Amino acid sequence: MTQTVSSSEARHAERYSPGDVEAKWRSRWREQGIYEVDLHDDSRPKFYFLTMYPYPSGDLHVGHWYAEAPADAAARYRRMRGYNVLFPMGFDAFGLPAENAAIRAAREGQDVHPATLTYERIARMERQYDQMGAMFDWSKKVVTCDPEYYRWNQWFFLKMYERGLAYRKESYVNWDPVDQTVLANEQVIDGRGERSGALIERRLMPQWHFKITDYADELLDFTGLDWPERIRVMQTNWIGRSEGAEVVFKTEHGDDIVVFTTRPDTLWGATFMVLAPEHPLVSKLTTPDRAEAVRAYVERSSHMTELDRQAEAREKTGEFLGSYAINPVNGERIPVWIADYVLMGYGTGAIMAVPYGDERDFEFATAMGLPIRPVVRPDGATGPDDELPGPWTGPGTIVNSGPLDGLRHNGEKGRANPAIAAAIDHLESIGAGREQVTYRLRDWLISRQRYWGTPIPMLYCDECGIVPEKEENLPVVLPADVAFMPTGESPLKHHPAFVNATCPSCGGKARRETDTMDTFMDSSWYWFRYLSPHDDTRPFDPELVRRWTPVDVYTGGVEHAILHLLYARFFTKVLRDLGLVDISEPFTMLRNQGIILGADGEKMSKSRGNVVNPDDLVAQYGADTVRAFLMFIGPWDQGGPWNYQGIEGVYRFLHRVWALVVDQEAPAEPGPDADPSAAATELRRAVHKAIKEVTEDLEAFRFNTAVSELMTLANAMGKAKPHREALGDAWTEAVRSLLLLMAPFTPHVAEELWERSGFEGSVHLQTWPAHDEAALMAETVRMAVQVNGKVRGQVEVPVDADDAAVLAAARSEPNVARYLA
RNA sequence: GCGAGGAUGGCGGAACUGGUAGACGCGCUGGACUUAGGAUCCAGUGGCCUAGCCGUGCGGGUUCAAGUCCCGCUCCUCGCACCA
Repeated sequence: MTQTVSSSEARHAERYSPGDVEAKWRSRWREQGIYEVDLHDDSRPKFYFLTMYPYPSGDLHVGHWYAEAPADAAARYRRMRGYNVLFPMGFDAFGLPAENAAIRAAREGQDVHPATLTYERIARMERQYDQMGAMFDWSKKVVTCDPEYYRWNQWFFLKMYERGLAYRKESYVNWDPVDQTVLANEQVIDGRGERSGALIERRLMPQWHFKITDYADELLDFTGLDWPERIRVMQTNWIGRSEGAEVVFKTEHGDDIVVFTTRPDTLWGATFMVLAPEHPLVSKLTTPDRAEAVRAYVERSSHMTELDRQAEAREKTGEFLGSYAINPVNGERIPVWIADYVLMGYGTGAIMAVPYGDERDFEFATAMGLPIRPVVRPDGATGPDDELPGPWTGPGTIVNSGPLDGLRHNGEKGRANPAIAAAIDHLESIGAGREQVTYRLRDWLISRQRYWGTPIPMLYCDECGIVPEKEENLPVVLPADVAFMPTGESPLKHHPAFVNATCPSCGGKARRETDTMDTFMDSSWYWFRYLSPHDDTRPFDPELVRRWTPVDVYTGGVEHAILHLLYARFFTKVLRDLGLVDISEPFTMLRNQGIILGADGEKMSKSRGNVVNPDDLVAQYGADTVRAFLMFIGPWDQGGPWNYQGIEGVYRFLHRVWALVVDQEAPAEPGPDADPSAAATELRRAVHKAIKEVTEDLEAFRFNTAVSELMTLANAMGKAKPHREALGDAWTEAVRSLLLLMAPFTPHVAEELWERSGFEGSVHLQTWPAHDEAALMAETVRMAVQVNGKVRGQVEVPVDADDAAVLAAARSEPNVARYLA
């Protein structure tokens, strides 16, 4: 790494010195409170610019800068456009890392409390954020581990419980053996815990859930939202809506097996049934001679992790239960099997197997020697109906299917498909099924067996059962004095004073729920709280919510595509149905930044030693350079590897601008052929082109090209500078425009140069410049030049040039001249 | 396997509705100023058998004109993945 230029700065007192400039303006802005937003000011239109609040990990890393500096530039731009901009910041302060740190410390005999640790880290990060020069309005700060915040989590929980949207249910859940807690489906990636990376186990436990599935259809609707396509696709896939039918198969034991299928038209090809190993009917339907084999299979699959199951994908295993079910459409007696390729968590946990029409069923039938019956004739297929090869999942004509024979399966889903529509009608007429829609989405499991989260405000009373805490008793405060040991149970469970409580209903003895809420609960409504962060009578001020929400622009990482962004949408709809807000979607526009990688192209991590520390960079180059460089490095949504050398270019650019504006030395003598009026026109053109381009780039979140436009303008001004005396107002106008355009990107140096140039007020409170189309367009026009019918070059001529002038210009173009000769 | 996005100089990347590549920056080369320069400034910088030709992953096509449109491939990245 190079060292600072302090030695040369000493000689040239007027050189750009970011350290001095930035410290000076940060303290002045703070004194003036220029970033404090008056939420009641309705003299200007509002603009709510939100960027995802961070987890207080302790130190700001370059990824935070990459996420937030461009967002700050975009927010500053909106403010200069005349909006009253709210750009708040807070901390997602509950969560496992702090608790795990406390546990580690406890093992070493030290006493570190997650709260102490978290508040220390928040203070440190706030100081680091200050360095960035962002226009965050810290007076609206939200810290989710404050009881004044999480009491409202509890309050919402009670409201949702009243409405049946929060419920307790025993089911198979994802158990993370490292973090010692259950996780939501959304937090399990490839069979591993999203945070810990541990292989997830399945456990049957009673847990609290939110009924997000009630909103599945509404969550599929993105109408009116300006969100990236890929996020919408990811959410749509996650919700996984399937249209089809529910079909009831009677068994010889009197129990019905209910299945879901998207292909009821292939019902006549169902030659066996398969239940998930966990299916409740398995033991009832197992005959004594099959009991041992079935028990062994169930046992084996219960020990398998999700990953094991995936590793064995395609290799079909299973056992025959010994009993049979009746196919309702043809009365056929078909065997019932269990196999782990059928998942308890989807549909009804049971399927009708149509080996001809489904690749998985086909593999299973082949492996087990079960019959395969063709039911769809592909277009152009030859040979008798009974000898069609299969599997065939595409369009064709229905065969071997009684009343459906001859109908068309056109490849469409649901009733849009004539064969499926007919099959559903037939099922309904014989009373064996009905149309049905199934979702992949499961209810949101919110219980966590951990300490550092919001206590779930429920109690268990021997007399009354499950009882909600009374509203007036909120918040249920997290006790400070607990032992931090990973026991697989919440540490709260071992805190008698917390557990033992009185029943809010009968006044008798009751036990408090000791699980805490998923921290995604905290982030599901925090943007409402920024509007009235300290209101202790209600979660938010409805008047301000009406005025300020939805959020106009939300920025953050793609990693939250499903988790946070889906929950936030769900929660907003719940709040709407509770009558607390009147919007259905929280974030009108969403933009994602990419991930900034280490110089080696790998994800930054301490173990790889490729972590870039923003504090060091700021010390060396100043915050303005770091900000502008992160924006310049490439398309924001793309991220990319860190390049140490590139930052020098941005640093030089700021030095050049400084010299351009501050340097009072007599400009170099203009050359003898200098034409001041042409220079002024040229400069004016450069200024207005820059205004136009930077404006468009900021609207479109193209920060990289915006910064390059600033450089281009500075270069043009460098060329014009020798004529400065002659340029007069044009020069002053250029300086003024350049500083206005730079203000969102490099706020400190823009402010300093604004002051040094003698312009009034703060550059950040000025109106964004508008470009003059005439200055851009009227001067010249590009024309293609054809010679003998072939285009041979391009010339740039004044728009009012006559034919002779155009011809002369064409002749002077070297390439064209060659062809004319 | 399915879905989405991408492939442009030594590098990061520009290029609006097809308009005659490589903006901007890094790096590199030369020069100026210097005791020195890894500081600063100026100039140059796609390639080549340099009257000119060839160049945007590969192969075709449409067009006066293709990085941009069409057809067929290869590779990369990111999602999803036994979802019935």
